[in-house]
Amino acid sequence: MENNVRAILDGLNEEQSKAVQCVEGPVLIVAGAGSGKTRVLTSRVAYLLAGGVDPSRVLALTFTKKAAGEMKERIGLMVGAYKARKLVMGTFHSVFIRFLRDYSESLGYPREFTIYDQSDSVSAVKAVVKELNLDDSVYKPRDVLSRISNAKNNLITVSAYKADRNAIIADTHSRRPRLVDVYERYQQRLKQSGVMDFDDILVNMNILLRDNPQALRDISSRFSYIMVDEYQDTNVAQYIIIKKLSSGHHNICVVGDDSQSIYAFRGAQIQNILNFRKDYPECKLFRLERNYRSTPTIVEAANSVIEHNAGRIPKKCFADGDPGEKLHLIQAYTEQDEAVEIVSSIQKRMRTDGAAYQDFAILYRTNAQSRALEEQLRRRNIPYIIYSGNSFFERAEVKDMMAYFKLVVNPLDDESFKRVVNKPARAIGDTSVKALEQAARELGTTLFRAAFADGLEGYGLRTAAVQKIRTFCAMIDSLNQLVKTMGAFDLARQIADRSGLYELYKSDTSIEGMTRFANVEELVNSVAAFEEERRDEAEGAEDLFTLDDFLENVSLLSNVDITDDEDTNNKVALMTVHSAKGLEFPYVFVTGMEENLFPSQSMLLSQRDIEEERRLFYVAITRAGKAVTLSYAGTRMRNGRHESNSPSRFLREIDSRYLERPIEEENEGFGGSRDALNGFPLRSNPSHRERWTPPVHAATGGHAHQGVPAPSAAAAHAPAAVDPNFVPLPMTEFRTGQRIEHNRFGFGEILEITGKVPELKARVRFDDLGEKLLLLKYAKMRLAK
DNA sequence: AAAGCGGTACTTTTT
DNA sequence: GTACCGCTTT
Repeated sequence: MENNVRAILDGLNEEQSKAVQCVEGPVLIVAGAGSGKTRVLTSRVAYLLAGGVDPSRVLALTFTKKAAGEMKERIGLMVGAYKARKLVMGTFHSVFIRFLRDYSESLGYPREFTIYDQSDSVSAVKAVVKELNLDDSVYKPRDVLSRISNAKNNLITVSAYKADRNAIIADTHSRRPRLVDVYERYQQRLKQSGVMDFDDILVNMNILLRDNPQALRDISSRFSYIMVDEYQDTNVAQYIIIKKLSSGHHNICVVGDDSQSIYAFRGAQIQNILNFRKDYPECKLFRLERNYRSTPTIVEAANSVIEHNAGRIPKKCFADGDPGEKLHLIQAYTEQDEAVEIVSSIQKRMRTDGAAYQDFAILYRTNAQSRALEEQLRRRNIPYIIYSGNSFFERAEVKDMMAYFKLVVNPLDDESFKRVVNKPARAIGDTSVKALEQAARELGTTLFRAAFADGLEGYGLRTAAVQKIRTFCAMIDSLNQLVKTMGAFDLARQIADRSGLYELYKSDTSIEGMTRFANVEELVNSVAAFEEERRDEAEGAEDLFTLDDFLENVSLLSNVDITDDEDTNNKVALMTVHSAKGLEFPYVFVTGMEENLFPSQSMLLSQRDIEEERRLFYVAITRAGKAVTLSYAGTRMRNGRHESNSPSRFLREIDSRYLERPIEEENEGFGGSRDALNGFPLRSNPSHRERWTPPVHAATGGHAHQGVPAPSAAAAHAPAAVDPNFVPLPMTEFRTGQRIEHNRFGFGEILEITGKVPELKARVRFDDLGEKLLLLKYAKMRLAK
């Protein structure tokens, strides 16, 4: 035992070690970026267990599955997988769902309630807005949902909302006085469908703990120690749950960094961490200030930025060793130039430092900024991966299959019902669905139930249509009978088969169709993988892992969870700063350092918002281990317009001692003689210039050379002569057998050229996408080098 | 039911 | 610039 403990504490610094051993009473661990937070958390759990605590009495809450999984694994290595598995460790949502299932009936939900994801919720709001005859250009479903979500995060139920004068006044001011009605009806519909949205999980958990004293006792008495990761990102609903669950013993340990609170727009309350000491005056505070990730220069630069924020928990992060490189700065004319310079910088770094692709991350404030970067990375054949919203689970075909899964598990789910009732085509058209919806509304029930009501003809449904709908429902119902008796994978296959979806996608032999089919297959295979994984965990216990388990698991996954190691292997990572939180890379580029972009335009309004943007910038810088490069462009295309913005105020907030060179103070917008400013010429990449210089024969005619932007800033504004009959020269240069590179489709080989100028077409076999017929007039492609 | 249009809107998004 | 939605067209 003594040995165990020594092994656990071995290698921890003094503060870490103290935090690990302080297990009784409230504890606040303020963990700076790269300070070994995960190590402390895992060691602390291991320490608890080494002290004889039953692992099932430890509750540890995180925000992502990935974080929970990593911690569990590391604890497993320390104390053995058997013990680690008994820990109640997971995301807020996944842990609370399990509690809610046990008490679902007392809350008015079926035990098999399912979860609506964001897009389900938006569709449901959209349906309600329509139902209430409101204008969806005023009651924009996304905005309305975000208001509802905001209310829920603050535990404002429909009745509380109605009583909330401020909320009602705010809605009236934004000319949406009936927002509360949408909220009410939306809530009714979800409940009727046996569905919770993400926020409901937290709201209902609160309702349960408030209204059901037995549940409160049962649940809170199961745990003696509670730990919460990323505490700065908790919202009001989470805060109260945590408080209630720990009220019996006060063994509550929260870990976080107020400087990294960046989710206020989703209801996160930085006050939660700032006020922890007021909530628990007897609390012990530990500051993890030693940074093991970054160079002293990076740490100091980050400090100098965050010091501009008021209202922080005092702490002074530091790092030892070689100070390291100063922060680099790229000043570019346009976002294309910015991208070019970043890419060359990556290539240079790979040569000089022997770095690999996966050592680099390119961060930006908004997803739209990835485009120019992608183009340059492709052009130079640099492998990259974008962490973004368009994930596997957002593809239409995957959503279709998922909707079938959801509907089979919960036939009352109206959104899933509508999505798949006529997919594949069953001659149940819009008119029939509309009529069924009308019937359901008047009967106060769901589509599935309404389908079996008498007198549907009265709603304008023909007997034949009713028949078809019922046949569909009967199929869903018979599959539903299998949910509890059949393994997830077998049932998934049956659903794919009997729904006709498999056949639908299989029969499409176009390139896109084949991709879609592959995605559907992949989803079904992932059910198999899930079952296997669960079986491994159960270590031979003959449990049945069913489709509802799978759904619950998958509906609570995030992008980061989905991206697997193979995808990230040896690739440059592109992502928003938000997505980068919690990650680290040796070399980090923070792009688009311009006013109105970073900080974002809409965040310039209030002090509170600007501080959140500053924390975001802090997060960006502190991702880096060895070097940070900041970049901005004098002009960039935004929303179809060229925009010029001055360099970000955040650049000036960095203590100049840590900057490679000063920031240009002035900016007259694009077009001025920038080179003369402060004597700091804009860097321009020579190879880039060369590349873009138009060939002489094209330039002499006074014609624009297709696809070739003018070489310099001055020329970029010179209007090009427009001749509708002019055929750009490069087009005619293509020959059969040539290797080409297309902007969107990547590399390929020309198999055949057909048609006459200017309607020349090329049949191209792309390496990744197979054959496509391209009209040369429009195709953005060039010869591959 | 797909394709073709015109109008619109466009921060971030751990669950 | 473009992606997406909803409407009209074939």
